[in-house]
Amino acid sequence: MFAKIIIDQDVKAINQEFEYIVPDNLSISVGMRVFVPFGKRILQGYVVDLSDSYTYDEQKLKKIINTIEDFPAIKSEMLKVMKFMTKKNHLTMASTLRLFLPSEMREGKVKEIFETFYILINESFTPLKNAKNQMALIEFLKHNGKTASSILGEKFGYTAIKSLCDKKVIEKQEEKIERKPFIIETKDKCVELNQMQKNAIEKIDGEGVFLLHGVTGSGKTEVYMRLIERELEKGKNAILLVPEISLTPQIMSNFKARFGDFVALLHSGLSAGERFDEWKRIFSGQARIVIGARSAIFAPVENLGIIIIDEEHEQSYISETNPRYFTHDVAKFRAELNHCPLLLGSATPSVESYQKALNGEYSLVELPTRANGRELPKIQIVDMIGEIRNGNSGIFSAQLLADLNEVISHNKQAMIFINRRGYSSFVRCRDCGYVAKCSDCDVSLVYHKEDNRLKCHYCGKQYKVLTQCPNCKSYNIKHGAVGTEQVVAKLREYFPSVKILRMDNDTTSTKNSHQKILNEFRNSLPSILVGTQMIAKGHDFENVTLVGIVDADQSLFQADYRSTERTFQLITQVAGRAGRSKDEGKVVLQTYAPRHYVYKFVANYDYKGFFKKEANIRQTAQFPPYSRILRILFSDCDENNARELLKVCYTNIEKLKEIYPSEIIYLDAMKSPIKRIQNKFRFQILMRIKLDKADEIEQKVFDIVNKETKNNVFLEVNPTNMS
DNA sequence: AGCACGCCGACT
DNA sequence: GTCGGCGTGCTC
Repeated sequence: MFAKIIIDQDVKAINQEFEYIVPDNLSISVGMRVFVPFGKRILQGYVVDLSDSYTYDEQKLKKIINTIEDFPAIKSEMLKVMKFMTKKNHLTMASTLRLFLPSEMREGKVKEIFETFYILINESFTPLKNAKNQMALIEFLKHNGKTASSILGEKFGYTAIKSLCDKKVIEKQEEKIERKPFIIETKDKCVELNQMQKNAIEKIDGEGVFLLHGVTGSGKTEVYMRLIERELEKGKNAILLVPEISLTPQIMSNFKARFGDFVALLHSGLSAGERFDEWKRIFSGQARIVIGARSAIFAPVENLGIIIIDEEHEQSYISETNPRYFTHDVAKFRAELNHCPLLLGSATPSVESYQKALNGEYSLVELPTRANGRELPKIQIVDMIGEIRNGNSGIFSAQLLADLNEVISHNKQAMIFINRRGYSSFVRCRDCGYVAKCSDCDVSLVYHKEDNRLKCHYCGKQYKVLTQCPNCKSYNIKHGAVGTEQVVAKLREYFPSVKILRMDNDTTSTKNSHQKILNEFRNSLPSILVGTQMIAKGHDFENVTLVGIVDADQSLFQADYRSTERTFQLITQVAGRAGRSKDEGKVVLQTYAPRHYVYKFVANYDYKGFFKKEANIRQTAQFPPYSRILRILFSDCDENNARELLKVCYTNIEKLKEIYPSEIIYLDAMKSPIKRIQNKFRFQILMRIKLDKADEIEQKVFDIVNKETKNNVFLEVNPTNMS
C-alpha cells in the first residue's frame, strides 16, 4: 500500500503530494496525520490518498514512520474543501489544512488538561494547635469532598496543603477535565412568529444560496433558530457564523438555552484547550450546532442541514492574512457538497450579494418590518458646513447638544459614535465640504505625510497637496480625524456631572474590559457612551434614546471603492441602537457632505434605493462586482530585490495585454501605499479586469507570479485593505 | 522550511 | 593549506 502525503510545511516549494510506503504494521486511512521521514528530518504530514501503485522512483520511496492520532483528523469533506480553497485562493495545501485543526493539535502535541484535586485520606488526623489553616482545610474537605487545588490554595494557602500532603493526610489526584466555556443560562422565551417570518422559513429550504434581507429588529435570529431546529429534527447539523464582535454572552446564552449541549461555541475568548474540547465535541458528533466567527466554517461537522452567515456584509468574513479566503465561498462550497441551503442574513446586504440576489443567482427572502411593529428611529441629518457658517466650529452641532441635554434631563442614555476607520486621512475643505478625489478612479485621495503628497490608492497617481479649495477658493483645508478622547474631553466640559464612558481599542485591551465598560454604562443613568465601531453592534440598551454620529463622512471618504457601501451599513447599524424598547429613539447624523446620496437613502432606511444608485456608480466606474481587482504585493528586506521581482513579473503580465486587449481595464506597477512594513520594502502591481475572462486571466497572472517568485509575493483578489 | 553540496576569501 | 561565507537545489 502506498500513500500520497502533504508535508505540513507552509512553503510553496514543497506544496505537492509526496508518495510513501505504508508499512504493514500501520493501519492508515485517508485524512490521518502521520510522521514521515523527509530529507534528513522527520516531519508531520497529512494522508490525502491511498493506492496500490506508485509513480515515483522506487529506490527513493520511504516508509511512513507512525500515525499521530489513530483517527483521521481531516474528514473527507474537509479534504474536498482544502482542494477547493487552494485552487480558488492560490494557497498552500498545508496552510489550508491547518485551518481545520485546533491549534493544540497542530504541532503534534495533543494536550489534555489535568487539574489537581485533593481528597482527605486520614480523617482522624489532628493538626498542631497553631496550624489553623490545616485544621480549616481538613474541615472543609470533610464537608465538600474532593476539591480543586486552586480553590484550596486560595482559601487556606499552599503551605497547609503541602504539609498535609507530606503527612499523608490528604492525597493529590490528577484528573482530566473537560474545559467547558462559561455560559450564562437564561430562560428561553418562546417567541410567536409573525407571518413574514413564517413565510421566510418556508422559503428557505433545499439547495441554493438564500439572501435574507431583514431590517434591524425584524427577528432574523428567531428565523435562524427555527431553521436550525427544523434541520435538527431531520437528524442534520448546522453551522451559524456571526461576526466576532457580535458573539456576545446574550447570543450565546440564547442558543444554549434553546439547544443545550448540542451547541458548540467557537469564539476568541476561548483558550486553546477549550477550543480543542469544543472541536472534539463537534468531531464526535456530540455537538450538532456550531456557532462561531469566520473560522467556524472549518468545523468538522458532518451531515450539514444548513449553513447560516449572519451580518453577511461584515468585513470580518474576509481573511486578509496568511491563508486568504472569503468565508462565503467556503460556505457555499460546503453547502453544495451537503446539498443544503446556505443562508446569508443582513439588514444591509453587501452590494455583491444583493446583486447576485437580483441576478437570480441567490434567492431573495425579505423581512421588511420590525418584529415588534415599532418604527425605526428617525435619522436627522445635520449640515456641519452650515454650523460653521453660523459660527459654531466645534465638534458638536447645536442640534446634537440640545438633544443631549434633553436625554440627560429625562435621565436617559446616549451613544456617541465616532466613525473612525483605518489610519489614512483624506483632505477636506472645512468651508464647503469639498474632498479631493482621483480624477481617474473616483475614490478619495490619501494624504501621505512622508512626501507631503496626495495619492490615489487604486492607480498610484499623485497630486500636489491642496492649499486652496478648488471649489470655493477657501484656504481652510484640513486633514486628520477627530478622536474619541477629544470627544470625551469636550463632552465632560459640557456635561460635567454626567457619567461619560469611552470604548475604543485603547480602553478595551484587557480581557474583560469590554464587558466592564458596557455594564457600567448599563447601570448609570443618565450617561453617555462614546466609542468606535465597537459600540455599533448587537448591544441592547433599553434606555438609549439618542445616537449621535459625530463625523459620518469619515468612512465615506476612505480611499476605497466600498466606502459608501460601508457608510450605509455602519450608519444603519448604529442607528439601530436607539429606541429599542418603549421610548422612541432618535439619531443625529453630523456631516460635511449633507447632499451626498448615501445620507438621503440612509435617513429613509431605503436600502433598495441605495443599492440601485451604488450599483450604477460601480458599473460606470468599472469597480467590483462589475470588474475584478487583482493586487500582487511584493515584499522584501532588500529594496532592489523587491523592485527586480516586480519588474520581471510586470513585463510578463504586460504581455497578457496582447491576448486580452479589452479585458484588462487597468494595469500598473507602483510602490505600495505603505512603503515599508516590518522593515520590508513593498511594491505592488494593480490590475482591474473585466468579469467575462476574469478567472482565466487571474490564473495566468498567478502562474506568472508563481513561476517567478518564492514566498514573498501575494496575489489578492478585490482587496479590502490596500495598505 | 531546512539541510547538503559547492565553490571563493582571510585565518589558527 | 582549511574554515566558513551563503547561492543553489532537493526533499517521496
